[in-house]
Amino acid sequence: MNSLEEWKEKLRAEGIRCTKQRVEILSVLVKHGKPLTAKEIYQQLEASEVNLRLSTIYRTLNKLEDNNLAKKLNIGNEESKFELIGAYHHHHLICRNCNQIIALDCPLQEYEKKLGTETGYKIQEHSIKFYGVCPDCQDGHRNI
Amino acid sequence: MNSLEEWKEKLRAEGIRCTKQRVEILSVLVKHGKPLTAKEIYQQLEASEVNLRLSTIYRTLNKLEDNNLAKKLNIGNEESKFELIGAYHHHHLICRNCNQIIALDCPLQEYEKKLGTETGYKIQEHSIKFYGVCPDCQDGHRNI
DNA sequence: TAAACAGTTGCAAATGATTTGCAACTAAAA
DNA sequence: TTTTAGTTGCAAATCATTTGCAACTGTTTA
Repeated sequence: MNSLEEWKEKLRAEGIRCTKQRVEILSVLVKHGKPLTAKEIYQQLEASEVNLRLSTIYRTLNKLEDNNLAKKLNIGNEESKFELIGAYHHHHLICRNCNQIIALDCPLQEYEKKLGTETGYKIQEHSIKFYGVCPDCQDGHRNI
Repeated sequence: MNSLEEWKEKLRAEGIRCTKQRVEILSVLVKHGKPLTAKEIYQQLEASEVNLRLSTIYRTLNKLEDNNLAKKLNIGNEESKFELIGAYHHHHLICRNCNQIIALDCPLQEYEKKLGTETGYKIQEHSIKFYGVCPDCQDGHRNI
């Protein structure tokens, strides 16, 4: 499930053309199964026979985001990472040393409802990020 | 409490010089009591007799952040907002239409401890952001 | 299956927030 | 007041991301 084929279907369902470039970009995201920066995707594709520009990657990611197929994560201040929007709503635990990212179940479903009621806001979305140092990095595998 | 004078004390305590420019920047942040972008601070100070550059504002904000006196919020993709770190740990509810920001008490203190134990991460920090449309904007005061 | 069209890409240049180098200042210590 | 390390002004540099436009290419339609 959530194979490349399924993502292609999703594009078609949204009326987004399945170009070579887009399929390549999707395949990198599917293969890695974690948030990546545009540049990381670019580097992954440099070896491939499909040549594409960074601007194409940005355009694709933005289009996926516009159609709710991908999500941009604003982590710290460096480049944004993008991830495909899969089946389940989740959050992130990020290692500040090695940038590893762990997905977390959402602990705030109920809270969000309550908050909407209390504030009168029409809440559309939320994100939670935990930052810290992962066990590997604590072990001094790298300097912190 | 948390007056400008107190912030000046905090600077001195950290060994950060109280220059005219820094005091002006602090006073804008204190006065508004909410996260502001560097540019917003700049605009607030254009009228003042102390002339300063945007680069000075960024340098000041970065220094405050380095000393844990201010915090940079990465909201969406536009410019970052900065807020002084006050007494209490809180989170944000942001209106996507008018950018109003409401502070929220933290609902995840316990969860964070548990998460640290379960994952082995040394968790340093977390942030929660809710996005939606505030009551005013829902009322059609502005087009959404 | 080929023509037609709208959506895409390449490319290079533009943008816009943020940072930086360096010489001229200035707060704080002596 | 002198001294000095830390700051600021200013202009230029960075760096991620976006954009204009002409040349392509999926998708649809005949």
